[in-house]
Amino acid sequence: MANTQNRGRSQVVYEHLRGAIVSGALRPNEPLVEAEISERLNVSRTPVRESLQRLATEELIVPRRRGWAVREYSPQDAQNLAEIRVALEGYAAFLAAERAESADIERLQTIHETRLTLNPDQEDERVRTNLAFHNAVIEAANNPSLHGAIRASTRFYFNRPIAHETPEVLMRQGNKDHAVILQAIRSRKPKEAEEAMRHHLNRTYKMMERINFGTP
Amino acid sequence: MANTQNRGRSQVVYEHLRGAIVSGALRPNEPLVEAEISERLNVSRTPVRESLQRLATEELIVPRRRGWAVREYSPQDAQNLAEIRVALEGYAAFLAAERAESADIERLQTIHETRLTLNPDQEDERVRTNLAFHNAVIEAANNPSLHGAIRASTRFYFNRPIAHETPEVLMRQGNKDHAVILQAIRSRKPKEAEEAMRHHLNRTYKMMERINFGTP
DNA sequence: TATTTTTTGATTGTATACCGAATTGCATGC
DNA sequence: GCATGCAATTCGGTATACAATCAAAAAATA
Repeated sequence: MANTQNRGRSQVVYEHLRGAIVSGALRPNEPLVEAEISERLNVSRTPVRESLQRLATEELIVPRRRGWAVREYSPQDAQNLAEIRVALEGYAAFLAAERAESADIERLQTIHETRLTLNPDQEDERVRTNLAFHNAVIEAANNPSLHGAIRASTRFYFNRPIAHETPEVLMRQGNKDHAVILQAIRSRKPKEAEEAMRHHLNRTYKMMERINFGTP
Repeated sequence: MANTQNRGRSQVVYEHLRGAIVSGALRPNEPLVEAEISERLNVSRTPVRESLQRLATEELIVPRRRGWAVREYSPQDAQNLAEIRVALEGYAAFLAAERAESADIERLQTIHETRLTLNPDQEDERVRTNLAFHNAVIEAANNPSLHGAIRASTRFYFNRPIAHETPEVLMRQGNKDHAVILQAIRSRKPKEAEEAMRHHLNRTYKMMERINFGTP
């Protein structure tokens, strides 16, 4: 993780707040009052302010006339961030096809095969292995900064699939996409790998609802 | 700009330090001592610490056993960041070809034509209009988050061209590249625009030295 | 003289005090 | 009943004070 390089209470406060925001526990536009937070977490205002600076740099919170508030993501904002992710993770697939070592490809293969054995109702496992597949692609690109950049564009977690798509459809489509990506990486075709990853992300994006939205 | 959302002295200190680091005035591995900075800039340690938090979030400084130091970029780091920029700015060109409004295209045209009239020895003007062209492409992509993401991947300024490339060569090549990009955007060919931008950035990257390097 | 221990100074991390700006509530007048 | 102005209060920005920690110098011992 990129931002685990702080010390002391400042770090604890930062992680607490980030988790609360990204998970949606702190609702958008919720004002963040320093005194409240410091009292609730039993620290002084100093480490609270320091973590607010970090969150502001990540644009998870925005300045108000007075103090800070949890940033509200409009559907437009969400799409903008999704486009960044398409750009970065697509290029990761490109690079992976150029550079992946055999160990990387084996790992991708293993993860992919594991996914093929899952039942559609094993929700958690599906999410976990999906994340694992995407991370493995990024790893194979062998560019640590990409990790950080992609993480920075992750400002809320995607949630349940939109109701009218069944888990079966989602799973089948996802596995198909992954297979194409993996095959392109294995056969060293960067442009194809990138194209496949972009299609996959765009499709997934359209099928998901997300949390941490403000007033719709 | 993404990080202009702070107030007071904290903001001044942040901008001062960021400029010093990115321009190379503060050398890599230079330790940042809070008391020194606060004295030099005539503020207390509080705003200094807050800006250090921001810089740490941007990974411009890294934690030491005690305090912070300016991050040193290995040639590998530099390449990693350059790849991120290729991914993001390439995709910006892609989106620009899809979405640019006529005003955007006119602006690009104007900037481009201005560049064509420059002499090779008008160094400053060339840098300025080059930046303007790239920014105009990003603007035309109409995705404000892209701006921030690209800025975040800018951790040092590129410097003089490598000695054996003459300004004439640089300028001619650059203008050629820009022309291709502009043409692709104008004729609504996203893939071509992206491809052209990638080529341009990769070529430029190879021809430049950069500052803010540590021990070579 | 080399190596370990002690001490001292420097520097960070945290808490608190203070000030000023902004907001809110209330009172007054129309 | 509504608007306006003033007072009180809340809150953020900054400075400072204090405690904890680390590093380097000095001293002590083998």
